[in-house]
Amino acid sequence: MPALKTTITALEIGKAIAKAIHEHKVLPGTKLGEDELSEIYGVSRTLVRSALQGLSHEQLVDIQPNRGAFVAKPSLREAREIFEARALLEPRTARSAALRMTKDAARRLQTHIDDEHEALAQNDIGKALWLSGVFHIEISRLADQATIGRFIESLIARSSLIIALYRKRDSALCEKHAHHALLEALSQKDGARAEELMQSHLVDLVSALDLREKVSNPTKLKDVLGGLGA
Amino acid sequence: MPALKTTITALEIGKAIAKAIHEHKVLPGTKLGEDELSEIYGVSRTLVRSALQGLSHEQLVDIQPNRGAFVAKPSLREAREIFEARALLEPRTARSAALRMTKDAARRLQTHIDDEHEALAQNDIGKALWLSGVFHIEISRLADQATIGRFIESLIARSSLIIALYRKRDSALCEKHAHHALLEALSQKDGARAEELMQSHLVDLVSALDLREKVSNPTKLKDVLGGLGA
DNA sequence: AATCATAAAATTGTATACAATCATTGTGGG
DNA sequence: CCCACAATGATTGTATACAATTTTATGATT
Repeated sequence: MPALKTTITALEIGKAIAKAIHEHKVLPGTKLGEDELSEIYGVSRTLVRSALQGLSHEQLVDIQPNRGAFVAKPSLREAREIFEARALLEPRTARSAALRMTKDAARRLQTHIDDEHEALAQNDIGKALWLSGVFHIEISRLADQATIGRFIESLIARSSLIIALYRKRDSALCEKHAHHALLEALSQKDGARAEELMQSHLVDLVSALDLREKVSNPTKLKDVLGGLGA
Repeated sequence: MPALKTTITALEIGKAIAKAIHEHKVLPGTKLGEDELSEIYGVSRTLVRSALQGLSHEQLVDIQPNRGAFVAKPSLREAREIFEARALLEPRTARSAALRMTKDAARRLQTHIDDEHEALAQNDIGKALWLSGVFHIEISRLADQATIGRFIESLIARSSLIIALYRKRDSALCEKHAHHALLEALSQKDGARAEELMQSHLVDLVSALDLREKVSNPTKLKDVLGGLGA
């Protein structure tokens, strides 16, 4: 058997936390205490802090001085910006990906889609969400543009926060066939179509969100809660 | 008088190092020793490490396990990718900036250009390089898209590494009037023209670089150096 | 002289200890 | 009863100590 890995790196801790966030196992606003995490991963606070700082750089967690790290809560404005940025980057990237498509990549993406359906069938929303994000990331990887790929990766991670915060009730997460159609276009190396499909897919994603201005205002809490029974 | 600030944060250290990199005061490949830096900034290695990890995340420094941090040396491929990404993001951002332009912003950019010319006149290439980058960043800020703005900021920082590594000899850094023309278009809220100008400006920047494949290959060193006098 | 092995020094990686700050609870006065 | 304020506890911020690794120096051997 292969040697057991006994060490754990800050990067791995960060990935683990990022995945939990992506899967909505921890929700925006959740406090990520250092002692708590060092207990969980069996390391000192040093590594935990390093991991949290990394996540903070990706804006997945918000570090408030002397108060600690919290799962980030993107504002409405940030939410809009993030999907605007995705709309700018991803369609073009999908086009590039189509041109570089290989049989092997197609097979990989297909099993990925299967996993996604499987997760949905089992009602494992978190896993489905995660897989859906990874699907987009895989495509950006195919485009062979590491720099833009990293941007996209970071946008997708933050998108999961936005979905947690602003998803319309009863809205579908991801139409079952959207990714399938995308794969179809990619497999046929039809860049133009892949670009179109990605664009409309992103529009669909946004349309499942409620990004209107919030009505509630903390100062007016009394107005909302006032006048009970009496 | 205002209270003297006595503390120094990891972020400030990172900014200071980033500026030095941007100004070509430290060149790609330079070792950034932790003890050395903690001596310089009068803090423990803890903060220095935090700063270096932040810079590593921006890919300005390359942290090699158990070996330390070095100023990053972007490969040719990375160099091309970075300018492709800039070509994708910056023209569009300039267009947005034009639409949101204010008198105040125009004044700010003008003094910025003056500073740039001043630095060039004094042959302070490093400062000019820094100011030139900040000019681009200021424009992206005007576009009021923090997310894309951060991407651009990171691309510009890395661009300074690329210039250090791949600049053609005798090539001008930045045509004197390029930024001026850009400001002109912005001031007139001429988005289309700002977009065009930014695009061609970036093309000019790339044309001052030598991004062809390197001929030398370490394994064939003998072939190149073989057959001396004898 | 060049090369390899070994030992010493220097540097990074991680954990722990201490200091500073914030949150909470409890107490006294209004 | 409510608010201000102080003490306590918990948590984060920074520095230091120790362990692990790499680099450099040294010397023996071919």
